[in-house]
Amino acid sequence: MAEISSDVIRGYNDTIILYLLKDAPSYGYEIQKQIREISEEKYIIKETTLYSAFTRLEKAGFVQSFIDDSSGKKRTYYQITESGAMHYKAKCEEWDLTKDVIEHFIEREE
Amino acid sequence: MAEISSDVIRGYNDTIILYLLKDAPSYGYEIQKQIREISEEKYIIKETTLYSAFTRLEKAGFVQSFIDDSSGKKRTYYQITESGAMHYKAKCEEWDLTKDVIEHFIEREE
DNA sequence: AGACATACTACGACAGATAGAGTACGACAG
DNA sequence: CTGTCGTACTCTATCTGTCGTAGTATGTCT
Repeated sequence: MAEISSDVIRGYNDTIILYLLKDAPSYGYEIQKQIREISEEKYIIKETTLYSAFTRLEKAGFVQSFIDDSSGKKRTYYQITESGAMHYKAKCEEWDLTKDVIEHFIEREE
Repeated sequence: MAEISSDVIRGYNDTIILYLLKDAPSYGYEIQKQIREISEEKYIIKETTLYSAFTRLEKAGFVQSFIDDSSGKKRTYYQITESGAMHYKAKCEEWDLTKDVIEHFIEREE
């Protein structure tokens, strides 16, 4: 990966979700809460964005879903796959590259 | 600006262009070259992306265009406006916020 | 019983990015 | 004086992630 495309800085929701599934399966509502908490309320992901990301990630084979209602509430859990984990790592490296590039064009107050 | 939307990490081409117009007017081909050089070949902006960005920026009042052919070649130059400069500053601040949020979800090898 | 939180789904629209093709002109080599 | 290369764009159509709006259904708490 020697260069980034302009579009790469768009799809980091997928990366965020994969990060949150890294250690254990989870589901929509929970993920949404975690994003809000971890970002200290700075980022609140829209429901539609989140669920459409799940669909995309599953189609791509990066997560697998299963239904569990042992908690009383019926939920669709998502579990990261091997290829999802690899994709996450690749996106992290891409992020570092992207960030470095953009930083060249950003100025800050002294 | 207390929180970012998911979409904010998408439109940084506009910011990059405004940065390059900050000190002097310039035109498409030149801007493209500068982006490639400054990013050390890591980012090569597509022509269509660039020119559609110019259109958008002009519509928004962030740049003004004028034609100059005193060099022999006819070129459309773009000049940043006051409001363009303000927009650039705002995007820089937004970037810092966005970057900080995303960094929470990125892991690196030790 | 009603309000509120949880846990989604469906549909349509938007905007930035991109592919692909085409136009036009100047410079320069053979 | 001809063809190629670099410069400097324009036009059109398509893709994709995000987002607005709405609706459904169940569990919990008062």
